[in-house]
Amino acid sequence: MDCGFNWEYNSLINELTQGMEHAKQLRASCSSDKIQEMHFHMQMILSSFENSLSILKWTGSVTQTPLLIAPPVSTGAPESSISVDENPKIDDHQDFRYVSKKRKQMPTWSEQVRVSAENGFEGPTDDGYSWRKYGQKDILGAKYPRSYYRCTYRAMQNCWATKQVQRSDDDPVLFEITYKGSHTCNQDFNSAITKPKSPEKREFKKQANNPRMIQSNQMLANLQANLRVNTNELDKNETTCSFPFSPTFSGFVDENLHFQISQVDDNLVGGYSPSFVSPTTPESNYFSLPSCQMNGSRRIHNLHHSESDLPDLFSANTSSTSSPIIGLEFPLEHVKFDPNFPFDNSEFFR
DNA sequence: TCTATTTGACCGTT
DNA sequence: AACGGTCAAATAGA
Repeated sequence: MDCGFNWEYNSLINELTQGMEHAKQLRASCSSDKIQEMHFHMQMILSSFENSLSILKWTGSVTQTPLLIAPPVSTGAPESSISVDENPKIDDHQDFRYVSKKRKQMPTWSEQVRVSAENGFEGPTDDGYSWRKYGQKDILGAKYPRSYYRCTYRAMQNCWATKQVQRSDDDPVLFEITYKGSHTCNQDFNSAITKPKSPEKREFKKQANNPRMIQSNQMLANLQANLRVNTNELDKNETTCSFPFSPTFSGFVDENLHFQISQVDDNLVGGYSPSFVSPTTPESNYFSLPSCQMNGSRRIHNLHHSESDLPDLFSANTSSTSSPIIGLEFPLEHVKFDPNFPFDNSEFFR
């Protein structure tokens, strides 16, 4: 499992590294008239500091163990499957691997995904990861059954990420996806073994270096500078939420905008961050999503706008390695974090 | 033949 | 006991 002090430590390092990178770029921008670019880098620096401080606060609040002392590496397996002594000795508690019989909470967060008509309303099938369905259950009071998925590479890479997909009763094109556990697998590694990079992805690389795309990024930066996320509700929950990152996303959301996830790129920028929308590379329109962390690496999605009022801005559209265009519309204002995320690690890390 | 999905049974939690 | 989550054998599809 990537959860643990190693994970926090890596996240912190990556946040600070990103902040430093943006500071450097800001310094470079100061010598020019790139006001928008300067503003963008300032935003990113502030975000990195906020996230870093949140990590430190959170880590310090849940444990008295010094941050830089890493625990024994956990397997990531859900510990509820492990039975232990009914009355563990004190030493067992001091061991990070101690497991109580109570079911442990995995880091959990959920998204609501609206499926576009062009998908035939078949449901959200691809979020950039490879999932295997292992169950379906009729849920009391729910009109539609709940589907259970786990990472395809559970056995191969001991990745214990799972997700549940529940269709909304009221809105059949709306799916609530609950993710449990973060991916510890390297799916790019697997896809590199099993299948060659798709032509669409290669094409995307070319487009990313296209001056037209660079210009689009300027528009993106401008857009970001003028949009904000309403975090009022998140702030209210802060007393009970041990979420390690600042709820003030570094990204932007316009409640009227819907984006489509269409791409997961091979380029992984170091550092997980749930910062919702975070352009990470100047030469392409990449974003990170909170549901897509990968073992210390940032999972990058390319989003493109589903409407036509922002032409060209998100047009670098390709397929993922496993499917053509995913075609899921994410009403971003509906994305939420479970207040239990990332969970009480004083329990989980035992 | 291999891989993914389906589905009834089983198990843990409440 | 009811419910939700997972397992694993059977089945389907490539």
